[in-house]
Amino acid sequence: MSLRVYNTLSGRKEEFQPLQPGKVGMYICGVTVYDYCHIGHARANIVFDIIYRYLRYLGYEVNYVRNYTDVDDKIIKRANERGISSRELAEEFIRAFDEDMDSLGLLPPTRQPKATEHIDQVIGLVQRLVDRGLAYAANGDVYFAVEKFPDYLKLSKRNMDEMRSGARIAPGEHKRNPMDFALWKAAKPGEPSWDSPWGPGRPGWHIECSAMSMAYLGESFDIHGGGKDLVFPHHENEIAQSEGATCQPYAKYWLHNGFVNVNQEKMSKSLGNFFTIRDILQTYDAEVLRFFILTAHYRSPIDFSDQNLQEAQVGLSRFYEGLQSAAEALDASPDSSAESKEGADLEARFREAMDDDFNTAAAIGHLFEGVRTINRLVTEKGFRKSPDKIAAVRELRAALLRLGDVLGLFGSEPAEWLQRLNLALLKNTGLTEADVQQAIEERQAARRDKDFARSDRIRDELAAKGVQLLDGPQGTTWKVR
RNA sequence: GGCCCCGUAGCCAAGUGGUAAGGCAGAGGUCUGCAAAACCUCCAUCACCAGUUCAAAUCUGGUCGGGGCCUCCA
Repeated sequence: MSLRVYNTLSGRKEEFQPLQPGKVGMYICGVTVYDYCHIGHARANIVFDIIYRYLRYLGYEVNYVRNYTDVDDKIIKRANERGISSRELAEEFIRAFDEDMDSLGLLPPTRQPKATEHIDQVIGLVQRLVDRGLAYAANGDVYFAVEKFPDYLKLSKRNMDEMRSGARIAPGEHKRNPMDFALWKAAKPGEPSWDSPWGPGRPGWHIECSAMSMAYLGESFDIHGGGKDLVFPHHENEIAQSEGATCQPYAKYWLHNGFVNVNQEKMSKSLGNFFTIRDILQTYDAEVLRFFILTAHYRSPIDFSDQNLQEAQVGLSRFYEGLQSAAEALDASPDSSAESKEGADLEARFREAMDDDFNTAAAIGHLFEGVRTINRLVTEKGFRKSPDKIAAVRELRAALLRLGDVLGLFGSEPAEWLQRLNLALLKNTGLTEADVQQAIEERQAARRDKDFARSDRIRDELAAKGVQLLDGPQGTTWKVR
C-alpha cells in the first residue's frame, strides 16, 4: 500500500510520486499578517503539520516552506488605521502567528520566507512574464493577461466566459480584461514601495507565493497546499503566473483543506462567531483542539462548537487514561522478553488509513482500538504473570506514542496531562483541590467505619458538583466530568 | 446564473461496488460494600424515488434538504 492523495488539479486521488525519489518539496500558503489567527488558520496549519509529519514518518526528506505575506492592501489599510508602519504591523502579527503556531504544537517548517525579502525574485518573475508577452505594464501597474494562458482556470475548473460576466475593473485599475490580475502595483503616496522597471511599487497578491516557492523549491515541486478558499483566485493565479513564466509544470499535487464552521454557521466577523486561536486556548487545551480537528477528514467541513470540543476532550482523555494505565501496569510488572505483534498490527492499520489521503479520522479510530486492547489486557487476571500480555501492552503503548507523535498527539506525560485537565476543570465546580482531598479523607474514614450511608453521601455531594470519585486499589482518585 | 461539495444510528464521524470503523450518549452484564472507571454484549441498511449490476451507502438519472466558491479569506 502506498500513499494516495486527493489532488484538486485532477479532482481525484492519485498515487503520490514525488519528482525526486525520497524527497518532497511542499509549499503552504501562510498568512497575510494583519490580524490574529483564527481557528480556520489553526485547522489549515494543523492539517499541513500532520501531512508534513506523516511524509517524514514515511521516510521522505521534506522541504516544507510556509510563507508570511507581509506586504498587502489589508496590511497597509490596518497600519494606517493604527498610525503605524506596515512593517511594524506585519512584524507584530508575525510574532503573534509564531506564538500561536508554537502553542498549537506545530513543527516549524523548514523555511518561513517573507514576501518583502523576495522582492527581487518577484520583479524577476514579473519581468519574465512581460518578456514572454503574458503580462503588460499600464500606468506603473503590471497585469497578467489571462487570455494568453490557455490553461487558466484548470485548477478551479471554472468557465472564463461566465467568470468574465461577473468580473469588474475597480477604479484606478488599468486592466485590458476584467479577469486580468495585478502582478505589480504602482505605489500610491505613503505606501511601502520598491523600485522596479515599471516604477516604484509593490507585489500584487499571488506573485509573492510563486516567487518564494520557486526560490526554495525550484520551478517545479511536489505539494502546494492551503485552504479551499485559496483555489480561486489565489492558486489559480499562481499557476498561471508560474507556468506562464517557466513553461514548466508548477506544483504536482494541490491539497486543500475544508472550512471550519461555528455552530453550523459559516465563520465570519459579521456573525460575531469569529474565534481567534488565542480565544480558544483560553478554554481548551491546544491538544484538544488538534485532536478535534483530526477527528474529521481534512477535506470535510468541521463544525466548531462547545459540544464538539468537549467530546474531543473526553476522547483525548481516554487516550491519556489508557496510556497511564499501561504505564502503571508495566511499572508494576516484570520485564518481558516475549514479543508481540500487537504494536506492528496497529501501526499497519494506522498506515493504511493515513495512506488513504491522510485519513486521520480513520487512523484515530484504529488508535482507539489499541487503547481498548490495553485496558482489557491490563485488567485481566494474571496480567503480571503473563509475558505475552505484558509484551502486548508494552508494544501497544509504544505504538500509540509513536503514531500519536505522527499526529502531534499524546506527547505529554499522561499523569501530568490528566492532572492539568482536572485542575482546569475543577475551577468550574467551585471546589478547590483541598476541598476534594478533604472530602476524600472524610469518606475514607467513613468507609473504614463501614458507615456507607455517610460515605455515599459525600461521594454524591461531590458528584453533584461534577467531581467523580474513583476507588481503586491504590486509593481514591477523582476526576471532573 | 455558473462551478463544486454534502445529506451514514440520539450526537460526532470513517467507509465510494460485495451485505456499515471508531468515539460520545443509551440498554444489559462482569467488577464493586454500593458506585464510578475499565471490560464484555447489544443498539443504523446509509435523505427520498427510479435505474445499472449477480451484488450499491458506494455507479447513473431525478426529487427534497443543507453548504461552499464565483470579491478579501485557512
